[in-house]
Parts: sequence; structure tokens; C-alpha cells
Amino acid sequence: METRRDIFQAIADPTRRAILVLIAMQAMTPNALAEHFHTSRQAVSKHLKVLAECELVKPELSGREIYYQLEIGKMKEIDTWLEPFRKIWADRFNQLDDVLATLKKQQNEK
Amino acid sequence: METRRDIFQAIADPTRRAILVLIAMQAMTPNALAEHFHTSRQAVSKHLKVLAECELVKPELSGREIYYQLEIGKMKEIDTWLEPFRKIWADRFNQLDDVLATLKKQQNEK
DNA sequence: TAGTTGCGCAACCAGATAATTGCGCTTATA
DNA sequence: TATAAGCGCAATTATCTGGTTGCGCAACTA
Repeated sequence: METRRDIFQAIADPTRRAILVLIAMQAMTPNALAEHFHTSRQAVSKHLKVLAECELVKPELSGREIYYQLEIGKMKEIDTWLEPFRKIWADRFNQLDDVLATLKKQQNEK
Repeated sequence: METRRDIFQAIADPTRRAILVLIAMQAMTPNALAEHFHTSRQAVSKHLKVLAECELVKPELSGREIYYQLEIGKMKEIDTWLEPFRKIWADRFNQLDDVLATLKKQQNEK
């Protein structure tokens, strides 16, 4: 219960990832979201709670309904963590580029 | 036990993320990795097994030692999932850009 | 006002996780 | 050859997780 919430742990669950995708299009209520999955509204509510705790989602009250909307900013944290790795695969790609360039040069010199 | 391995679930664990970062720099053995954490070699081995199962890491045998190296390619799956969201925050940034441009224009027209 | 709808919260449960401990196997070293 | 080092695997355990059910409360509606 008093588990520290972590954004990576939040997106580990497939249902929560799907919720984020749906909400990205348009803010939705728990009931509306639940219709997209094979689970109860309460289960969706729990997922929303987790997402809200790590600020990936924000509730917006409207009468007795609650529209949850995406907080895109927090998603950047994942992107930030990924950054150094992205750098690595970009470098590898450049290395491959060099190899190809060398091969081409050799062929031209034939 | 025969749980389907998922890359998002794999990076949900902080220790596993740390392992990926360490290995990104240089291939390492389970023992060497364990020294960086407050856990046993066996625990690290289990994490490596999870990472290997979703092809984030690849074992390379060398005598009685096993060097685990990063398989950078799989990391792209995370990047791919993130792509549409990145698009969203880029759009918001552009919208902000538009707002700033409009404000500037209005100021110039004064 | 009475009944319905949309929610969140608490209790409970089965299955998954991470970590420890104890092996046994293989490879290096004295 | 005997001993030590590096591993992976299996069994065990405490904890976490996702799901369901049953409330109770606030807000619409007939």
C-alpha cells in the first residue's frame, strides 16, 4: 500500500499502458475506460490511482463524473532514461554507415 | 513461472535498469555486477535471466565466466511505444511556439 | 423525494516477484 | 589431484500485485 510509486512500474502493466494510449486521444471517465477492457470499473479505478500517484494522469471533476486526462510531461522521464541508450544505437548505426561507405569505396576502386 | 516476459515488466525493476546501464558501458559477469548492489550473485543472476529472456542482454561465455552484454536493439521497443507520446509533447511545444509568435507579432504591431 | 448512476475505498484472495539458501557442475589454480 | 572460484538451478519465503465484491457517499433524474 505504502509502496513507493515509480513511473516504470506504472507502465509495466499492459492495461495501464492501454489506458494511457486511450486517454492520450481524449480524457475519459473510469466507466468509459472499463468498457474497453475485460475488467471491472473498480479495477480500472485502481490503475488510474496508480497512474495518478506518479502524475501520469490527472482527474478532472465534472459533476459526478471524473474525466482523467494525460499528463504528458511525466512521460518525458521515460524518454530521459532512454536517451543514453538511444545515443548508443545511433552510434552503432553511424558505425554501420562507415562500414558501408568503406565497402562502396573499395568497390569503386576495383 | 512460465510468465510471459515483457520488456516493460523487465525494466520495471530498479536493479534491472541499473544492470542495463552498467552493461551498456561494458559487458560484465554476474559477480562483478553483484558488487554494485546490495544483493547476492544469485539474485543478480535471476535478474539477468529475466533480461536475457526478453533479449535485452546476451551471455558471452569465456572459460568459467559469463559476460553479459547489452542487446541494444530491443530497447527500441520502448522507444517505439513512446513515439506517439513524444509526438504529442512536440505538438504542444509547437503550439506554445505559435502562441509566442502571435504574442510577438502583436507586440510588433503596437 | 425516491431511485439510479458514477465514484472511491476497504477487505479479501490467488498468483507473481524478488531475495535467500543450498546444491551440483564446470573451469581454473596450487 | 585436491581445492577454490564462477555459475545456474531448485526450493522456500515474505511481500507485492491485480482482480473481485461489498460498501457508502455525492450527484443527477423521474
